[in-house]
Amino acid sequence: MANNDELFKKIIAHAKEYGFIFPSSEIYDGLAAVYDYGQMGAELKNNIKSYWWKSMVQDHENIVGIDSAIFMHPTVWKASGHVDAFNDPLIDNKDSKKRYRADVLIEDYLAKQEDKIEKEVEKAAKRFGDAFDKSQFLATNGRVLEIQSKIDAVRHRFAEAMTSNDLPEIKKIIEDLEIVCPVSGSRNWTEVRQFNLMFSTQMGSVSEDASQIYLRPETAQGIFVNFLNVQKTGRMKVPFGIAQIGKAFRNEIVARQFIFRMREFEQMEMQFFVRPGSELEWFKTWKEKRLKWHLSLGFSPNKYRFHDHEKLAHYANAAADIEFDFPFGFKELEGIHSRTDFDLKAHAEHSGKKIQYFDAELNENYTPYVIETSIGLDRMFLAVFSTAFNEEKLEDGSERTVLNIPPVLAPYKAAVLPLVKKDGMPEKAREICDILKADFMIQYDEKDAIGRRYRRQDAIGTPFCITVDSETLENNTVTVRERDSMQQVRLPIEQLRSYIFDGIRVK
RNA sequence: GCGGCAAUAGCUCAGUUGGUAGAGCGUUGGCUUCCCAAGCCAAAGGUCGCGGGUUCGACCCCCGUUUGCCGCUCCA
Repeated sequence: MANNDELFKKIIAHAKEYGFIFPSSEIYDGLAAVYDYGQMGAELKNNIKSYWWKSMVQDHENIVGIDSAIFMHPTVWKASGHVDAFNDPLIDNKDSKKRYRADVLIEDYLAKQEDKIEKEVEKAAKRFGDAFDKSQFLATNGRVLEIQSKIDAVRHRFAEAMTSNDLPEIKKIIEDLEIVCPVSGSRNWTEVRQFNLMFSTQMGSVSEDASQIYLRPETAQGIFVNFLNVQKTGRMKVPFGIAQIGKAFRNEIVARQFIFRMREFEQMEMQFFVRPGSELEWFKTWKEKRLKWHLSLGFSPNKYRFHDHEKLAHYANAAADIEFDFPFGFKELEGIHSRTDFDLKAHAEHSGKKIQYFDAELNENYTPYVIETSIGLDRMFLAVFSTAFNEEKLEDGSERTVLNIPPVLAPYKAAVLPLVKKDGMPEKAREICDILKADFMIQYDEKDAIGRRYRRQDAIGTPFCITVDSETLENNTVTVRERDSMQQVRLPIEQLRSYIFDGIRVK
Protein backbone atom coordinates (compact mmCIF):
# COMPACT_ATOMS: atom_id res chain seq x y z
CA MET A 1 0.00 0.00 0.00
CA ALA A 2 2.80 2.36 0.88
CA ASN A 3 4.35 1.58 -2.48
CA ASN A 4 1.10 2.40 -4.22
CA ASP A 5 0.82 5.68 -2.33
CA GLU A 6 4.32 6.54 -3.48
CA LEU A 7 3.43 5.62 -7.03
CA PHE A 8 0.26 7.69 -6.94
CA LYS A 9 2.21 10.69 -5.71
CA LYS A 10 4.69 10.27 -8.54
CA ILE A 11 1.85 10.06 -11.02
CA ILE A 12 0.30 13.29 -9.71
CA ALA A 13 3.68 15.03 -9.80
CA HIS A 14 4.29 13.82 -13.34
CA ALA A 15 0.85 15.03 -14.41
CA LYS A 16 1.71 18.48 -13.20
CA GLU A 17 5.31 18.60 -14.31
CA TYR A 18 4.52 17.73 -17.91
CA GLY A 19 1.42 19.88 -18.31
CA PHE A 20 -1.34 17.30 -18.00
CA ILE A 21 -3.16 18.46 -14.88
CA PHE A 22 -2.83 21.55 -12.69
CA PRO A 23 -4.66 22.45 -9.47
CA SER A 24 -7.34 25.01 -10.24
CA SER A 25 -6.56 28.65 -9.44
CA GLU A 26 -3.20 27.55 -8.14
CA ILE A 27 -1.77 31.07 -7.76
CA TYR A 28 -4.57 31.71 -5.26
CA ASP A 29 -3.75 28.55 -3.29
CA GLY A 30 -6.07 26.40 -5.34
CA LEU A 31 -9.69 25.45 -4.96
CA ALA A 32 -10.48 22.20 -3.22
CA ALA A 33 -10.90 19.22 -5.52
CA VAL A 34 -10.96 21.28 -8.71
CA TYR A 35 -8.35 20.72 -11.39
CA ASP A 36 -7.48 22.14 -14.79
CA TYR A 37 -6.27 20.14 -17.74
CA GLY A 38 -3.07 21.54 -19.17
CA GLN A 39 -1.72 21.56 -22.69
CA MET A 40 -0.97 17.82 -22.68
CA GLY A 41 -3.99 16.86 -20.61
CA ALA A 42 -6.40 18.62 -22.92
CA GLU A 43 -5.05 16.62 -25.87
CA LEU A 44 -5.27 13.32 -24.04
CA LYS A 45 -8.74 14.11 -22.81
CA ASN A 46 -9.95 15.10 -26.26
CA ASN A 47 -8.53 11.90 -27.68
CA ILE A 48 -10.36 9.82 -25.08
CA LYS A 49 -13.60 11.62 -25.94
CA SER A 50 -13.05 11.10 -29.61
CA TYR A 51 -12.20 7.42 -29.16
CA TRP A 52 -15.40 6.89 -27.18
CA TRP A 53 -17.55 8.93 -29.54
CA LYS A 54 -16.30 7.02 -32.56
CA SER A 55 -16.94 3.66 -30.96
CA MET A 56 -20.44 4.64 -29.84
CA VAL A 57 -21.79 7.01 -32.48
CA GLN A 58 -19.71 6.49 -35.59
CA ASP A 59 -19.63 2.73 -35.17
CA HIS A 60 -23.36 2.24 -34.50
CA GLU A 61 -25.85 3.39 -37.08
CA ASN A 62 -28.58 3.29 -34.44
CA ILE A 63 -26.78 5.56 -31.96
CA VAL A 64 -26.65 9.32 -32.40
CA GLY A 65 -24.99 11.98 -30.31
CA ILE A 66 -26.32 15.20 -28.82
CA ASP A 67 -24.98 18.04 -26.72
CA SER A 68 -27.58 19.33 -24.29
CA ALA A 69 -27.32 22.37 -22.05
CA ILE A 70 -26.08 22.25 -18.48
CA PHE A 71 -29.00 24.42 -17.34
CA MET A 72 -32.33 22.64 -17.43
CA HIS A 73 -35.87 23.36 -16.35
CA PRO A 74 -36.08 22.91 -12.56
CA THR A 75 -38.91 20.40 -12.90
CA VAL A 76 -36.50 18.03 -14.64
CA TRP A 77 -34.83 17.42 -11.29
CA LYS A 78 -38.12 16.88 -9.54
CA ALA A 79 -39.05 14.27 -12.13
CA SER A 80 -35.67 12.58 -11.92
CA GLY A 81 -35.88 12.33 -8.14
CA HIS A 82 -32.79 14.42 -7.54
CA VAL A 83 -34.52 17.24 -5.68
CA ASP A 84 -35.96 14.89 -3.07
CA ALA A 85 -33.05 12.54 -2.83
CA PHE A 86 -30.44 15.29 -2.68
CA ASN A 87 -31.95 17.59 -0.07
CA ASP A 88 -31.32 15.87 3.21
CA PRO A 89 -30.82 18.07 6.27
CA LEU A 90 -27.95 16.55 8.23
CA ILE A 91 -26.83 16.92 11.82
CA ASP A 92 -23.78 15.60 13.64
CA ASN A 93 -23.47 14.48 17.19
CA LYS A 94 -20.31 16.04 18.56
CA ASP A 95 -19.61 13.24 21.02
CA SER A 96 -20.08 10.18 18.87
CA LYS A 97 -19.04 12.01 15.68
CA LYS A 98 -21.93 10.27 13.99
CA ARG A 99 -23.95 11.98 11.33
CA TYR A 100 -27.70 11.65 11.02
CA ARG A 101 -30.41 12.88 8.79
CA ALA A 102 -32.19 15.40 10.99
CA ASP A 103 -35.58 14.58 9.50
CA VAL A 104 -35.04 10.88 10.20
CA LEU A 105 -34.24 11.61 13.86
CA ILE A 106 -37.52 13.47 14.19
CA GLU A 107 -39.47 10.83 12.31
CA ASP A 108 -38.01 8.17 14.59
CA TYR A 109 -39.07 10.16 17.61
CA LEU A 110 -42.61 10.48 16.28
CA ALA A 111 -42.73 6.76 15.54
CA LYS A 112 -41.79 6.07 19.14
CA GLN A 113 -44.61 8.29 20.37
CA GLU A 114 -47.01 6.42 18.13
CA ASP A 115 -45.78 3.17 19.63
CA LYS A 116 -46.73 4.54 23.02
CA ILE A 117 -50.27 5.09 21.84
CA GLU A 118 -50.34 1.58 20.42
CA LYS A 119 -49.33 0.24 23.81
CA GLU A 120 -52.08 2.18 25.52
CA VAL A 121 -54.51 0.74 23.00
CA GLU A 122 -53.30 -2.79 23.65
CA LYS A 123 -53.56 -2.35 27.40
CA ALA A 124 -57.06 -0.98 27.11
CA ALA A 125 -58.11 -3.71 24.73
CA LYS A 126 -57.07 -6.30 27.30
CA ARG A 127 -58.92 -4.50 30.01
CA PHE A 128 -62.18 -3.99 28.16
CA GLY A 129 -62.19 -7.20 26.18
CA ASP A 130 -64.90 -7.45 23.53
CA ALA A 131 -66.45 -4.20 24.60
CA PHE A 132 -63.37 -2.29 23.45
CA ASP A 133 -64.05 0.39 20.87
CA LYS A 134 -60.73 1.56 19.48
CA SER A 135 -61.84 4.78 17.80
CA GLN A 136 -63.85 5.70 20.90
CA PHE A 137 -60.80 5.06 23.04
CA LEU A 138 -58.51 7.14 20.84
CA ALA A 139 -60.95 10.03 20.87
CA THR A 140 -61.52 10.10 24.62
CA ASN A 141 -58.58 8.70 26.57
CA GLY A 142 -56.70 11.51 28.27
CA ARG A 143 -53.19 10.09 27.98
CA VAL A 144 -53.65 9.15 24.36
CA LEU A 145 -55.05 12.55 23.52
CA GLU A 146 -52.15 14.22 25.19
CA ILE A 147 -49.58 12.21 23.26
CA GLN A 148 -51.53 12.57 20.05
CA SER A 149 -51.81 16.32 20.32
CA LYS A 150 -48.10 16.52 20.96
CA ILE A 151 -47.44 14.39 17.89
CA ASP A 152 -49.72 16.55 15.80
CA ALA A 153 -48.06 19.71 17.01
CA VAL A 154 -44.60 18.40 16.23
CA ARG A 155 -45.73 17.08 12.85
CA HIS A 156 -47.14 20.44 11.94
CA ARG A 157 -44.09 22.32 13.11
CA PHE A 158 -41.78 19.84 11.44
CA ALA A 159 -43.65 19.96 8.13
CA GLU A 160 -43.53 23.74 8.09
CA ALA A 161 -39.84 23.77 8.88
CA MET A 162 -39.14 21.29 6.09
CA THR A 163 -41.24 23.18 3.57
CA SER A 164 -39.65 26.52 4.33
CA ASN A 165 -36.26 24.84 4.70
CA ASP A 166 -35.85 26.40 8.13
CA LEU A 167 -32.78 24.59 9.39
CA PRO A 168 -32.43 26.38 12.77
CA GLU A 169 -36.06 25.47 13.45
CA ILE A 170 -35.34 21.81 12.74
CA LYS A 171 -32.45 21.98 15.17
CA LYS A 172 -34.77 23.57 17.72
CA ILE A 173 -37.32 20.80 17.29
CA ILE A 174 -34.60 18.25 17.99
CA GLU A 175 -33.59 20.19 21.09
CA ASP A 176 -37.16 20.70 22.30
CA LEU A 177 -37.93 17.02 21.93
CA GLU A 178 -34.71 16.22 23.78
CA ILE A 179 -33.69 13.74 21.14
CA VAL A 180 -30.45 11.99 22.02
CA CYS A 181 -27.83 10.35 19.84
CA PRO A 182 -28.48 6.60 19.72
CA VAL A 183 -24.76 5.94 19.97
CA SER A 184 -23.43 8.42 22.52
CA GLY A 185 -26.73 9.13 24.21
CA SER A 186 -25.82 12.81 24.32
CA ARG A 187 -27.66 15.88 23.12
CA ASN A 188 -24.50 17.63 21.98
CA TRP A 189 -25.59 18.42 18.42
CA THR A 190 -24.09 20.58 15.70
CA GLU A 191 -26.22 22.93 13.66
CA VAL A 192 -28.45 21.34 11.08
CA ARG A 193 -26.89 21.71 7.66
CA GLN A 194 -28.21 21.15 4.23
CA PHE A 195 -26.05 18.93 2.11
CA ASN A 196 -27.66 19.46 -1.21
CA LEU A 197 -25.62 17.55 -3.71
CA MET A 198 -26.85 19.82 -6.48
CA PHE A 199 -25.26 23.19 -7.12
CA SER A 200 -27.84 25.88 -7.64
CA THR A 201 -27.85 29.38 -9.01
CA GLN A 202 -30.38 31.98 -10.12
CA MET A 203 -31.53 32.50 -13.65
CA GLY A 204 -32.77 36.00 -14.38
CA SER A 205 -30.90 39.03 -13.12
CA VAL A 206 -33.69 40.71 -11.17
CA SER A 207 -33.93 38.89 -7.91
CA GLU A 208 -37.72 38.90 -7.57
CA ASP A 209 -38.12 37.38 -11.00
CA ALA A 210 -35.21 35.03 -10.70
CA SER A 211 -35.86 31.35 -10.40
CA GLN A 212 -33.58 28.87 -8.77
CA ILE A 213 -32.03 26.51 -11.24
CA TYR A 214 -29.49 23.73 -10.85
CA LEU A 215 -26.27 22.77 -12.50
CA ARG A 216 -27.04 19.30 -13.77
CA PRO A 217 -25.80 16.50 -11.50
CA GLU A 218 -25.83 14.09 -14.44
CA THR A 219 -26.03 14.39 -18.20
CA ALA A 220 -28.60 11.63 -18.60
CA GLN A 221 -31.63 13.85 -18.13
CA GLY A 222 -30.62 15.98 -21.11
CA ILE A 223 -31.01 12.85 -23.17
CA PHE A 224 -34.36 11.80 -21.70
CA VAL A 225 -35.98 15.19 -22.20
CA ASN A 226 -34.84 15.11 -25.82
CA PHE A 227 -36.06 11.58 -26.43
CA LEU A 228 -39.01 12.66 -28.59
CA ASN A 229 -37.00 15.29 -30.47
CA VAL A 230 -34.26 12.90 -31.44
CA GLN A 231 -36.51 9.95 -32.10
CA LYS A 232 -38.75 11.94 -34.45
CA THR A 233 -36.23 14.13 -36.25
CA GLY A 234 -33.71 11.31 -36.57
CA ARG A 235 -36.42 8.78 -37.54
CA MET A 236 -34.93 6.47 -34.94
CA LYS A 237 -36.34 3.00 -34.45
CA VAL A 238 -36.17 1.10 -31.17
CA PRO A 239 -33.69 -0.19 -30.24
CA PHE A 240 -31.62 2.96 -30.57
CA GLY A 241 -29.27 5.04 -28.47
CA ILE A 242 -28.47 8.66 -27.72
CA ALA A 243 -24.95 9.52 -26.64
CA GLN A 244 -23.59 12.60 -24.96
CA ILE A 245 -20.37 13.94 -23.49
CA GLY A 246 -20.60 16.77 -21.03
CA LYS A 247 -19.92 18.35 -17.68
CA ALA A 248 -21.91 17.50 -14.57
CA PHE A 249 -21.68 18.93 -11.05
CA ARG A 250 -22.14 17.40 -7.62
CA ASN A 251 -21.46 19.15 -4.38
CA GLU A 252 -19.81 16.14 -2.77
CA ILE A 253 -19.20 16.31 0.95
CA VAL A 254 -15.82 14.75 0.43
CA ALA A 255 -14.10 15.13 -2.93
CA ARG A 256 -10.68 13.56 -3.04
CA GLN A 257 -8.17 11.32 -4.72
CA PHE A 258 -6.95 13.74 -7.34
CA ILE A 259 -9.26 13.80 -10.34
CA PHE A 260 -11.08 10.63 -9.28
CA ARG A 261 -13.82 12.43 -7.39
CA MET A 262 -14.30 16.06 -8.32
CA ARG A 263 -17.19 18.44 -7.85
CA GLU A 264 -17.08 19.39 -11.49
CA PHE A 265 -16.58 16.42 -13.76
CA GLU A 266 -17.30 15.13 -17.21
CA GLN A 267 -19.38 12.16 -18.21
CA MET A 268 -19.62 10.15 -21.39
CA GLU A 269 -23.08 8.66 -21.41
CA MET A 270 -25.24 6.66 -23.74
CA GLN A 271 -28.89 5.88 -23.13
CA PHE A 272 -30.11 2.93 -25.16
CA PHE A 273 -33.87 2.63 -25.65
CA VAL A 274 -35.29 -0.87 -25.98
CA ARG A 275 -38.54 -2.78 -25.97
CA PRO A 276 -39.95 -3.47 -22.50
CA GLY A 277 -39.00 -6.97 -21.49
CA SER A 278 -35.82 -7.03 -23.55
CA GLU A 279 -33.88 -4.77 -21.21
CA LEU A 280 -32.01 -7.45 -19.28
CA GLU A 281 -30.79 -9.00 -22.51
CA TRP A 282 -29.54 -5.61 -23.68
CA PHE A 283 -28.05 -4.94 -20.26
CA LYS A 284 -25.91 -8.03 -20.74
CA THR A 285 -24.99 -7.02 -24.27
CA TRP A 286 -23.84 -3.58 -23.22
CA LYS A 287 -21.86 -4.90 -20.30
CA GLU A 288 -19.90 -7.02 -22.73
CA LYS A 289 -19.56 -4.31 -25.35
CA ARG A 290 -18.32 -1.77 -22.88
CA LEU A 291 -15.73 -4.10 -21.38
CA LYS A 292 -14.54 -4.89 -24.88
CA TRP A 293 -14.08 -1.18 -25.54
CA HIS A 294 -11.85 -0.87 -22.49
CA LEU A 295 -9.85 -3.93 -23.41
CA SER A 296 -9.31 -2.61 -26.94
CA LEU A 297 -6.90 -0.08 -25.49
CA GLY A 298 -4.52 -2.88 -24.68
CA PHE A 299 -4.16 -2.68 -20.92
CA SER A 300 -4.10 -5.95 -19.00
CA PRO A 301 -7.53 -7.59 -18.55
CA ASN A 302 -6.54 -8.00 -14.91
CA LYS A 303 -6.99 -4.26 -14.47
CA TYR A 304 -10.75 -4.58 -14.98
CA ARG A 305 -13.53 -6.35 -13.15
CA PHE A 306 -17.30 -6.23 -12.94
CA HIS A 307 -19.08 -5.31 -9.78
CA ASP A 308 -22.77 -6.19 -9.81
CA HIS A 309 -24.94 -4.03 -7.60
CA GLU A 310 -27.07 -5.80 -5.06
CA LYS A 311 -28.65 -2.68 -3.71
CA LEU A 312 -30.28 -0.89 -6.60
CA ALA A 313 -31.11 2.78 -7.04
CA HIS A 314 -34.76 3.79 -7.18
CA TYR A 315 -34.79 3.78 -10.97
CA ALA A 316 -32.93 0.56 -11.75
CA ASN A 317 -33.70 -3.12 -12.08
CA ALA A 318 -30.12 -4.16 -12.77
CA ALA A 319 -26.80 -2.39 -12.40
CA ALA A 320 -23.12 -3.20 -12.74
CA ASP A 321 -19.90 -1.26 -12.57
CA ILE A 322 -16.77 -1.79 -14.54
CA GLU A 323 -14.13 -1.31 -11.90
CA PHE A 324 -10.56 -0.42 -12.70
CA ASP A 325 -7.42 -1.11 -10.75
CA PHE A 326 -6.38 2.45 -9.91
CA PRO A 327 -3.24 3.15 -7.88
CA PHE A 328 -5.51 3.28 -4.83
CA GLY A 329 -7.32 0.05 -5.64
CA PHE A 330 -10.26 -1.15 -7.68
CA LYS A 331 -12.81 1.64 -8.07
CA GLU A 332 -15.76 2.38 -10.30
CA LEU A 333 -14.81 3.55 -13.76
CA GLU A 334 -18.03 3.00 -15.66
CA GLY A 335 -21.59 2.13 -14.74
CA ILE A 336 -24.03 0.11 -16.81
CA HIS A 337 -27.56 0.47 -15.52
CA SER A 338 -30.90 -0.88 -16.54
CA ARG A 339 -32.99 2.19 -15.72
CA THR A 340 -36.33 0.66 -16.72
CA ASP A 341 -38.92 3.18 -17.93
CA PHE A 342 -38.53 5.24 -14.77
CA ASP A 343 -37.14 8.39 -16.37
CA LEU A 344 -39.32 8.60 -19.47
CA LYS A 345 -42.42 7.88 -17.40
CA ALA A 346 -41.49 10.44 -14.79
CA HIS A 347 -40.98 13.09 -17.46
CA ALA A 348 -44.27 12.12 -19.10
CA GLU A 349 -46.03 12.63 -15.79
CA HIS A 350 -44.37 15.90 -14.85
CA SER A 351 -44.56 17.43 -18.32
CA GLY A 352 -47.97 16.12 -19.26
CA LYS A 353 -46.54 15.04 -22.63
CA LYS A 354 -47.03 11.62 -24.07
CA ILE A 355 -43.53 10.19 -24.19
CA GLN A 356 -43.93 6.93 -25.99
CA TYR A 357 -42.81 5.08 -29.05
CA PHE A 358 -45.01 3.46 -31.66
CA ASP A 359 -43.53 0.12 -32.56
CA ALA A 360 -44.83 -0.66 -36.06
CA GLU A 361 -43.70 -4.25 -35.87
CA LEU A 362 -45.68 -4.90 -32.72
CA ASN A 363 -48.34 -2.39 -33.70
CA GLU A 364 -48.37 -0.90 -30.21
CA ASN A 365 -47.36 2.17 -28.21
CA TYR A 366 -45.07 1.79 -25.26
CA THR A 367 -42.62 3.61 -23.04
CA PRO A 368 -39.19 2.25 -23.97
CA TYR A 369 -36.92 0.79 -21.33
CA VAL A 370 -33.46 2.22 -20.99
CA ILE A 371 -29.99 0.78 -20.66
CA GLU A 372 -27.47 3.39 -19.62
CA THR A 373 -23.73 3.25 -20.02
CA SER A 374 -22.05 6.04 -18.11
CA ILE A 375 -18.31 6.51 -17.87
CA GLY A 376 -16.47 9.20 -15.99
CA LEU A 377 -14.20 10.93 -18.48
CA ASP A 378 -11.86 12.17 -15.77
CA ARG A 379 -11.70 8.71 -14.28
CA MET A 380 -10.93 7.28 -17.69
CA PHE A 381 -8.18 9.86 -17.99
CA LEU A 382 -6.79 8.80 -14.65
CA ALA A 383 -7.04 5.13 -15.57
CA VAL A 384 -5.10 5.68 -18.79
CA PHE A 385 -2.58 8.05 -17.28
CA SER A 386 -1.81 6.05 -14.16
CA THR A 387 -1.52 2.77 -16.02
CA ALA A 388 0.62 4.29 -18.76
CA PHE A 389 3.06 5.75 -16.24
CA ASN A 390 6.11 3.54 -15.97
CA GLU A 391 9.60 3.88 -14.61
CA GLU A 392 11.72 1.46 -16.56
CA LYS A 393 15.11 0.06 -15.81
CA LEU A 394 16.93 -0.35 -19.11
CA GLU A 395 19.46 -3.01 -20.03
CA ASP A 396 22.37 -0.62 -19.78
CA GLY A 397 21.38 0.15 -16.20
CA SER A 398 19.90 3.55 -16.91
CA GLU A 399 16.31 4.47 -16.19
CA ARG A 400 13.61 6.15 -18.13
CA THR A 401 10.16 7.46 -17.28
CA VAL A 402 7.75 6.65 -20.04
CA LEU A 403 4.05 7.04 -20.58
CA ASN A 404 2.93 3.95 -22.46
CA ILE A 405 -0.26 5.67 -23.53
CA PRO A 406 -2.17 3.73 -26.17
CA PRO A 407 -0.94 5.50 -29.35
CA VAL A 408 -4.47 6.37 -30.44
CA LEU A 409 -4.82 8.46 -27.26
CA ALA A 410 -1.35 9.99 -27.11
CA PRO A 411 -1.30 13.83 -27.05
CA TYR A 412 1.40 14.01 -29.71
CA LYS A 413 1.68 11.27 -32.29
CA ALA A 414 5.21 12.05 -33.38
CA ALA A 415 8.20 14.29 -32.74
CA VAL A 416 10.50 15.39 -35.53
CA LEU A 417 14.11 15.76 -34.44
CA PRO A 418 17.14 16.93 -36.41
CA LEU A 419 20.01 14.79 -35.20
CA VAL A 420 22.23 17.88 -35.00
CA LYS A 421 21.39 21.54 -35.23
CA LYS A 422 23.30 22.25 -38.48
CA ASP A 423 23.93 21.16 -42.06
CA GLY A 424 20.34 21.94 -43.04
CA MET A 425 18.85 19.25 -40.81
CA PRO A 426 16.58 21.65 -38.89
CA GLU A 427 15.18 22.93 -42.17
CA LYS A 428 14.57 19.40 -43.42
CA ALA A 429 12.90 18.50 -40.14
CA ARG A 430 10.61 21.52 -40.42
CA GLU A 431 9.57 20.37 -43.87
CA ILE A 432 8.59 16.99 -42.45
CA CYS A 433 6.59 18.70 -39.69
CA ASP A 434 4.68 20.65 -42.31
CA ILE A 435 3.83 17.48 -44.19
CA LEU A 436 2.58 15.63 -41.11
CA LYS A 437 0.83 18.31 -39.08
CA ALA A 438 -2.26 18.26 -41.25
CA ASP A 439 -3.00 14.78 -39.92
CA PHE A 440 -1.25 14.53 -36.58
CA MET A 441 -0.19 16.48 -33.52
CA ILE A 442 3.54 16.90 -34.14
CA GLN A 443 6.31 18.31 -31.96
CA TYR A 444 9.58 19.72 -33.21
CA ASP A 445 12.63 19.68 -30.94
CA GLU A 446 16.26 20.49 -31.64
CA LYS A 447 17.54 21.26 -28.14
CA ASP A 448 20.01 18.93 -26.38
CA ALA A 449 21.43 15.54 -27.27
CA ILE A 450 19.22 13.20 -29.25
CA GLY A 451 18.93 10.69 -26.40
CA ARG A 452 17.66 13.34 -24.06
CA ARG A 453 15.06 14.40 -26.59
CA TYR A 454 13.88 10.81 -26.91
CA ARG A 455 13.41 10.71 -23.14
CA ARG A 456 11.46 13.93 -23.18
CA GLN A 457 9.07 12.44 -25.71
CA ASP A 458 8.84 9.26 -23.64
CA ALA A 459 7.77 11.34 -20.67
CA ILE A 460 4.76 12.72 -22.54
CA GLY A 461 3.95 9.46 -24.30
CA THR A 462 4.76 10.33 -27.92
CA PRO A 463 4.69 7.01 -29.78
CA PHE A 464 7.08 7.95 -32.61
CA CYS A 465 10.27 9.97 -32.90
CA ILE A 466 11.33 10.83 -36.43
CA THR A 467 14.99 11.69 -36.71
CA VAL A 468 16.62 13.56 -39.57
CA ASP A 469 20.27 12.64 -40.10
CA SER A 470 22.87 13.12 -42.84
CA GLU A 471 21.45 10.23 -44.80
CA THR A 472 18.12 12.05 -44.92
CA LEU A 473 19.74 14.86 -46.82
CA GLU A 474 21.03 12.40 -49.40
CA ASN A 475 18.07 10.07 -49.97
CA ASN A 476 15.01 11.47 -48.12
CA THR A 477 14.81 8.67 -45.60
CA VAL A 478 14.49 9.10 -41.83
CA THR A 479 14.69 6.88 -38.80
CA VAL A 480 11.52 6.27 -36.81
CA ARG A 481 11.99 5.25 -33.22
CA GLU A 482 9.09 3.51 -31.49
CA ARG A 483 8.41 4.54 -27.91
CA ASP A 484 7.80 1.23 -26.14
CA SER A 485 10.40 -0.96 -27.86
CA MET A 486 12.87 1.88 -28.56
CA GLN A 487 13.50 0.12 -31.87
CA GLN A 488 14.22 2.09 -35.01
CA VAL A 489 13.35 1.60 -38.65
CA ARG A 490 14.42 3.64 -41.65
CA LEU A 491 11.66 4.90 -43.89
CA PRO A 492 11.24 7.19 -46.89
CA ILE A 493 9.62 10.45 -45.85
CA GLU A 494 6.63 9.87 -48.13
CA GLN A 495 5.76 6.71 -46.18
CA LEU A 496 5.66 8.44 -42.79
CA ARG A 497 2.02 9.41 -42.99
CA SER A 498 0.70 5.92 -43.61
CA TYR A 499 3.21 4.44 -41.18
CA ILE A 500 1.94 6.64 -38.35
CA PHE A 501 -1.68 6.07 -39.28
CA ASP A 502 -1.04 2.36 -39.09
CA GLY A 503 0.86 2.72 -35.83
CA ILE A 504 -1.90 4.54 -33.99
CA ARG A 505 -4.75 2.39 -35.25
CA VAL A 506 -6.33 0.13 -32.64
CA LYS A 507 -5.96 -3.43 -33.79
C1' G B 1 -17.97 17.51 8.28
C1' C B 2 -14.57 15.23 12.39
C1' G B 3 -9.52 13.55 13.80
C1' G B 4 -4.19 13.01 12.51
C1' C B 5 -0.03 14.59 9.37
C1' A B 6 2.01 18.02 5.96
C1' A B 7 3.08 22.73 2.86
C1' U B 8 10.54 25.91 1.26
C1' A B 9 12.41 27.11 -6.83
C1' G B 10 8.72 23.72 -12.30
C1' C B 11 9.86 18.56 -9.64
C1' U B 12 12.26 15.87 -5.30
C1' C B 13 14.06 17.71 -0.96
C1' A B 14 18.00 20.07 2.76
C1' G B 15 17.96 24.27 6.04
C1' U B 16 22.05 23.79 12.93
C1' U B 17 18.23 25.82 20.81
C1' G B 18 15.17 31.98 16.22
C1' G B 19 20.07 35.80 13.09
C1' U B 20 18.47 38.35 5.63
C1' A B 21 17.51 30.82 1.67
C1' G B 22 20.52 25.98 -0.57
C1' A B 23 21.30 21.29 -3.60
C1' G B 24 20.14 17.79 -7.43
C1' C B 25 17.14 17.29 -11.54
C1' G B 26 14.41 20.30 -14.87
C1' U B 27 14.00 25.09 -17.77
C1' U B 28 16.30 29.09 -21.03
C1' G B 29 20.63 30.92 -24.14
C1' G B 30 25.34 29.33 -26.14
C1' C B 31 29.17 25.45 -27.28
C1' U B 32 29.99 20.30 -28.42
C1' U B 33 27.71 15.96 -30.42
C1' C B 34 25.69 11.29 -36.57
C1' C B 35 21.13 7.83 -32.40
C1' C B 36 18.95 6.72 -26.42
C1' A B 37 19.16 11.59 -20.13
C1' A B 38 23.06 12.70 -15.89
C1' G B 39 29.44 16.59 -21.63
C1' C B 40 31.05 22.10 -21.15
C1' C B 41 29.83 27.53 -20.22
C1' A B 42 26.25 31.03 -18.69
C1' A B 43 21.48 32.59 -16.91
C1' A B 44 16.63 32.89 -15.09
C1' G B 45 13.58 31.19 -11.15
C1' G B 46 11.56 31.57 -3.97
C1' U B 47 8.35 38.31 0.01
C1' C B 48 9.69 29.85 2.66
C1' G B 49 0.93 28.55 1.15
C1' C B 50 -1.79 32.95 3.23
C1' G B 51 -3.10 36.33 7.58
C1' G B 52 -2.20 37.67 12.48
C1' G B 53 0.74 37.26 17.15
C1' U B 54 5.34 36.65 20.31
C1' U B 55 10.45 38.70 19.58
C1' C B 56 15.53 43.57 18.68
C1' G B 57 14.94 39.80 14.84
C1' A B 58 10.53 34.31 12.50
C1' C B 59 11.21 29.37 7.09
C1' C B 60 11.77 27.91 12.42
C1' C B 61 7.62 29.33 18.23
C1' C B 62 1.93 30.36 18.99
C1' C B 63 -3.17 31.22 16.86
C1' G B 64 -6.27 31.34 12.65
C1' U B 65 -6.97 30.13 7.58
C1' U B 66 -6.28 27.73 2.70
C1' U B 67 -4.65 23.51 0.10
C1' G B 68 -3.06 18.37 -0.01
C1' C B 69 -2.52 13.32 2.05
C1' C B 70 -4.39 9.30 5.52
C1' G B 71 -8.55 7.38 8.60
C1' C B 72 -13.85 7.97 9.81
C1' U B 73 -18.42 9.76 7.63
C1' C B 74 -20.98 10.55 2.86
C1' C B 75 -21.43 8.94 -2.28
C1' A B 76 -29.08 9.60 -4.87
